[in-house]
Amino acid sequence: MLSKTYNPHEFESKIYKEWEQKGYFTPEIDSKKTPFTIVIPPPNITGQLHMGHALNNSIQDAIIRFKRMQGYSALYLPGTDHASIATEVKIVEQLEKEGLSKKLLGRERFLERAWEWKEKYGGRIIEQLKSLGCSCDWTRLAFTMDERCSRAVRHVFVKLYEKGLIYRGDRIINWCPSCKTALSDAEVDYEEQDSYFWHIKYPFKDGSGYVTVATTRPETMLGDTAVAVNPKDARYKGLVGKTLILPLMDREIPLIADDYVDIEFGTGAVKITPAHDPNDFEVGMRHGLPVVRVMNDDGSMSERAGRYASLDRFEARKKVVGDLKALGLLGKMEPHRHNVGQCYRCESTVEPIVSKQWFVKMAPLAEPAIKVVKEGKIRFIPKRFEKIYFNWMENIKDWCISRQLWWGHRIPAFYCDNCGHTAVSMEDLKACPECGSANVRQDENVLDTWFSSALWPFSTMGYPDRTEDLEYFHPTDVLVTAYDIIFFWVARMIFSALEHMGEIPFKEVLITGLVRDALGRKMSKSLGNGIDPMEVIEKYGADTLRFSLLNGVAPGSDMRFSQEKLEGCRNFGNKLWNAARFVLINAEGRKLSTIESVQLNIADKWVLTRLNQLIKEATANLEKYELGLAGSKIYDFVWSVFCDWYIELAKPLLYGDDEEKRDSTLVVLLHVLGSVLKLLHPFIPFITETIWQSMPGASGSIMVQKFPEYDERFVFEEEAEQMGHVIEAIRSIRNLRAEMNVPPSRRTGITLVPLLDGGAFESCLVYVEKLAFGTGVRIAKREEVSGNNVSIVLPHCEIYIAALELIDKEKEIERLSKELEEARGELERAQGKLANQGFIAKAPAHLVEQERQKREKYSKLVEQLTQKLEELKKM
RNA sequence: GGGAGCUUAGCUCAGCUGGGAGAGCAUCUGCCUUACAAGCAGGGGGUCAUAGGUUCGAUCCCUAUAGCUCCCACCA
Repeated sequence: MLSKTYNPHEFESKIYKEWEQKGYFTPEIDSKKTPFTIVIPPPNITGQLHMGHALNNSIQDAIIRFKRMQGYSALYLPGTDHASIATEVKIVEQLEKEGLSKKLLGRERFLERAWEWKEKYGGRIIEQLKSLGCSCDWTRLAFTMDERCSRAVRHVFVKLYEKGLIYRGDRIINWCPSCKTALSDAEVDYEEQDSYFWHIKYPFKDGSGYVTVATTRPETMLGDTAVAVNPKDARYKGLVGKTLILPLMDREIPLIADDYVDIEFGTGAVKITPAHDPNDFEVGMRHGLPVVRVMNDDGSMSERAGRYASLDRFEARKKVVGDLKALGLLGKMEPHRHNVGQCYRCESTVEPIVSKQWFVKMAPLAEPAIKVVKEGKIRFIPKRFEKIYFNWMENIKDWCISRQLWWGHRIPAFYCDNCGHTAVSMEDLKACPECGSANVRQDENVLDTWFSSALWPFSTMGYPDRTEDLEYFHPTDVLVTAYDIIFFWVARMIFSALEHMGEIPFKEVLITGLVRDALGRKMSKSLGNGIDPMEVIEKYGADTLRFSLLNGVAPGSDMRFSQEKLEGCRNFGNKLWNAARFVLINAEGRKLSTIESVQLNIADKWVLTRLNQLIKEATANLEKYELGLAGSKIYDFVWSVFCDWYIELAKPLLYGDDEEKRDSTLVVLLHVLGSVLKLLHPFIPFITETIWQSMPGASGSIMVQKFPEYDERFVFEEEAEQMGHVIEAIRSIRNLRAEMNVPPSRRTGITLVPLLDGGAFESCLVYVEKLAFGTGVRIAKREEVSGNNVSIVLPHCEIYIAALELIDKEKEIERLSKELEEARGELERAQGKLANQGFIAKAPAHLVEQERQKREKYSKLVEQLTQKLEELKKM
């Protein structure tokens, strides 16, 4: 039997272990079943579970549990990501604390440390996913750097290289001087910063004056190899081709003309620094300018920067500006707000720097990736994210994939120091395939961590081998991820799967929003406003956390997370727990028949009808991944329909002495409870499992039960409607009593005068008595009602409540007049609509019919109320 | 510069293809009614941002405007 209060800690971890031991998470490869696959977005091994993970994984788990119960062979494939740069940064920090460094340690020992780290911390997030309840198949647990994934990575690299889609070359890349590695464009965040536009005068060699340029990065002038103006710019007519002296460096540089320069902007003259600006690099290529790199990898100035060498870049900036000023070559300093690129890992300002790196040629890969989304083979939910995807894919530049790091997949390129040959190979090379020299060395760099993530859906299933898993579970069904990694990951998985697998990696992409704090701010370490999901689990349990993230939340939009929300969800768990306890206490020790064989009363038929409506709607929502809608519908049913009404309706029968009625009521209670548990299981797996196992006759885990299906045998439209009328009557009596301040302890005589078929009311007297605090509730004809009564007029029933004291006649008249007025309003509304020819002609027939019925109903009501008022006034 | 989203009750947000605006929290009133005070019953509270348009009918579709948020680009 369930304990008296809902305490998730009593059962959550125990239940999880049971599931795992029984092997429920591992799907069968069964040709008779339809597979359904979700691959987890692999969390970083450095990471701890944060709210974003909690949200994503709750959604994935809810979907996979739903599908599993529906009979799919459902695979939720878990794994972790080595997170090359993020992990390396952490290990370097750790080393620093010990007075060590990468250099001191060397590559091999550093990698040992990294693997140690992985062993130590990589499992932490797995445990956290387990406490969240994720039903991942841990027998298939993958890691981006395990043997299987690494082989896929190497295979893909070799394949793309051989196809000419991977190349190595000198390009401007984003350089992080703190992480000391190249970054891809996607790895740079831009932040607006206040700075200046420094105007600098570049004198002509012949002493005939100056050209003034403007820059936001004055220190890069040390690497200038030209100044450019627009060929159409009249101001510089005749000057193009002349020689300038680069201040501070005293180098001669040409004044050139290039269309790239905007006449309108700044002074119309641009300093050209091919080594440190992507646009300048292009200009330099066009004009054959030398490339002078004046900055080192660590952000200090290089030897090419002359006397500024070895100064930090920001120091150098100050000094350059100061020196120019001293020389009288500094013009105005305009305050200027502009975007500065930052490393997405360490937030240092990145530098565009020319560097030899490996790239993936994107154009040929992007094209089919655009096509599959355009053709609807992959659908984004919500759809608007497709635009973001297209925008990125259509403007994509080549992807810089080499990183000057050690932790990651080392690039399988081998250079021969003897003949200069470059070989890319599946096997490590000991000799040059060209000249046979043993003087070969492997490229020092590793691959962008996203290069391996891009292969995740199929590398985890054994690609390049044609494994059983791949055949059965790929393509996966739905990918669930936040919108901020569409570029990093989703896009890259799409083109990778198309290229290597020849098929899409998933059919749908469900985009989630971000979890924000109660004030709507992004949760971040620096703000310290993050809510730790593990703390929430400790305090409220995993079910509460899950439900707070799933219930009522719309896909793609951010949500605010608050304590209040948690409490509300915890209360729901408590409500469910207690409702179950009520049912189970009453059912204890009884032999019960089945739902098919009992005599159903009107209340039973009502609740079963409502249940089936719910099943239909919630299932439809879940099929469309509208978890938020499904959740709140079920919530509503459990609380308002099942608890507030059906359980209350059941009480008089449970406590009565008709055995048969008691049993049938219990059967229905158990049936509805069981159905509701199954409907809720994808959302709140632990509590539903715990209750399920306490149910009489429950066999096995709720995980392996069939998800409820709409069952026509238990839909009774007519009775449900009639019961609705009874409920309406009870409500209005309670309402009236409350208005008149009659406490529940004061029971009153109630006479019902049904206006149409009274059958339903007759069988419901016991409900009215119990729920409307009546005594001697009876059915009568209107003529038979006498005495001092307050009356309620409803479309289907008149109700007379014996007054306990003298009625205030004036007040009563006022109340009825108000009701009459309302009824008249409704009547007019319906009449108005029906008088509208356009409505009659064009509105769907059932709506017209609906208005007709309304007109009928309210004209009757008006009649009755008028009559009632007249009677009252005569008294 | 380009694009997207949001604006609905005091607060946080739902609202499926147009057919009478919903929830939770908060608030007010009355209740310890033998599952639950983490509760029960009842109430109040909204010109669905503004202005036009389409339609028999608009919170929903179209156009414009305002405010807020985000993404992309990166004119030195």
